[in-house]
Amino acid sequence: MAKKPEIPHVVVSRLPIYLRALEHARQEGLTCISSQELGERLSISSAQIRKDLSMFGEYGKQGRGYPVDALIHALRQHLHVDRVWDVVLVGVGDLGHALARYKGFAERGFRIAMAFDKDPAKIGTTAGDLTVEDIRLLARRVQEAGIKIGMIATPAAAAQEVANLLVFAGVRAILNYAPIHLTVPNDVRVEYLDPVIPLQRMTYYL
Amino acid sequence: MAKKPEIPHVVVSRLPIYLRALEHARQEGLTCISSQELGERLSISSAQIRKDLSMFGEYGKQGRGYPVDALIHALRQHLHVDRVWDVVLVGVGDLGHALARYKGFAERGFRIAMAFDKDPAKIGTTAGDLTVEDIRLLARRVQEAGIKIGMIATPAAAAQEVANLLVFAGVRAILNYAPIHLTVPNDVRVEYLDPVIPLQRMTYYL
DNA sequence: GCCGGCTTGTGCAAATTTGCACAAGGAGAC
DNA sequence: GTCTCCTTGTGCAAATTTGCACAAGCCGGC
Ligand SMILES: NC(=O)c1ccc[n+]([C@@H]2O[C@H](COP(=O)([O-])OP(=O)(O)OC[C@H]3O[C@@H](n4cnc5c(N)ncnc54)[C@H](O)[C@@H]3O)[C@@H](O)[C@H]2O)c1
Ligand SMILES: NC(=O)c1ccc[n+]([C@@H]2O[C@H](COP(=O)([O-])OP(=O)(O)OC[C@H]3O[C@@H](n4cnc5c(N)ncnc54)[C@H](O)[C@@H]3O)[C@@H](O)[C@H]2O)c1
Repeated sequence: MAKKPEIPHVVVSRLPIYLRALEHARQEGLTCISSQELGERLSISSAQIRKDLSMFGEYGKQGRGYPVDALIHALRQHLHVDRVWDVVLVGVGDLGHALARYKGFAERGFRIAMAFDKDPAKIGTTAGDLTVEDIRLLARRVQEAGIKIGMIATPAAAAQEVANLLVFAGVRAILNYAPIHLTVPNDVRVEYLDPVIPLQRMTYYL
Repeated sequence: MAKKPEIPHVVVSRLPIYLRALEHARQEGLTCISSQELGERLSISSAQIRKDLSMFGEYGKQGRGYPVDALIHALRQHLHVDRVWDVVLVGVGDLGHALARYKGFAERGFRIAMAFDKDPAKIGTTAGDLTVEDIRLLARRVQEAGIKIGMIATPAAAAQEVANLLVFAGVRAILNYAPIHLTVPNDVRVEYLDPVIPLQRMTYYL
């Protein structure tokens, strides 16, 4: 039931990275991988990986390592990506277009099911294999479809308003590309993808 | 001289977020802001903010808070974004195009100065106000221009190869959009922007 | 069947990170 | 000038996170 107290968020935040690396390893034909091998590929200590994985069960075989297929399957289950999540995209400008056409979501558990924009010139046009819809229809459409995940690719000035709308429509997780912090209820999660933030983190060391 | 031992990376990693929030506050006309006010805007404790900022000097005025302009200026200096950094973009597909046209870099210290691709059909075309160049010219051009920051927007299969090339050309910081971990020398920094990672972090809680 | 070589899972200690709580001090009212 | 209000900067304690080191155990070889 209560998951957060059991598994610290730092651990959860590393799981998708393990999963991605394991899927690469599988593509290379590996059937079994040790925590050391995985650690070297990810620049993470092997102890860290073992401890993280052990919080979910004992998947490893002593002497061999972790069976790749089984571990991928288990991680997908724990991350709840052993299914496909519908996602609603808001803002179909340059970035929104690229996202709508991006093939990388489908393989990894996500499908952009709807796209909305405010601009009448955009509404009705196509992006990827979607037709851009009027933002005013968002609440009803998202509610009816039961969509729980939203992606914001509007200008920063509109992002909070869009976030409010998404929350109202029942969205519980938001991926925000706009360079602004969002204020949302406690039971809604937000992740940020402003490319300038990591750039500035790196220039500190240059 | 030695900065890493002095300022922990967790602290550095929050500075760009403070900076972004302060710039928003300035746009709203604020000239002074308390750690509490800033903390509420960012969902960070005020003590955290005070402690972080105090590592760089005493910018606050007791009873008032922090002068917005001066703090912005100071943070920019510490992050080394009190200047404009040239960036090299590799891979001008859907995402690369959006990045090349993105106006949000210039205001915050970055300028995409060159763009390269491998595809002959792309070379010579324009993206934003850049002309796409042949990847084979990258090493020389980047070296001559002294560019230290690279952005990778190629498919994952090409990313490591591109990273090697960038490092060879003198790049010391890489922003990687491809969904794959890169192996680079110790003195080169990499940050990752795979949108599926934060999505999977959120579905854990859904 | 037994041995040697690896690798897991984990108790414990070290290191890092966060948060509390308060003395010190600036600003404005009067 | 003095009093009150508010906020900073920080010592210290709590909580979290990482890493070490090793007993336990699986596997393949002989
Ligand atoms: N372009 C990039 O490469 C890039 C990279 C990182 C982050 N971003 C951020 O992503 C966001 C979008 O960037 P972009 O370059 O695509 O901008 P854009 O101007 O090309 O597109 C923004 C879109 O949002 C729509 N929009 C505006 N207000 C809206 C509202 N209230 N409801 C619904 N739709 C609305 C606009 O009609 C437009 O189609 C910005 O916040 C930007 O800072 C962009
Ligand atoms: N499109 C998106 O919204 C999006 C979002 C997040 C991440 N990504 C990631 O960003 C990367 C690019 O995505 P995209 O949708 O733009 O793909 P794309 O296929 O449209 O573009 C990739 C570009 O890279 C070029 N390229 C290939 N190999 C190269 C090499 N060795 N050197 C130089 N250029 C090379 C190709 O010619 C092409 O122009 C992918 O790794 C993708 O997973 C894309």
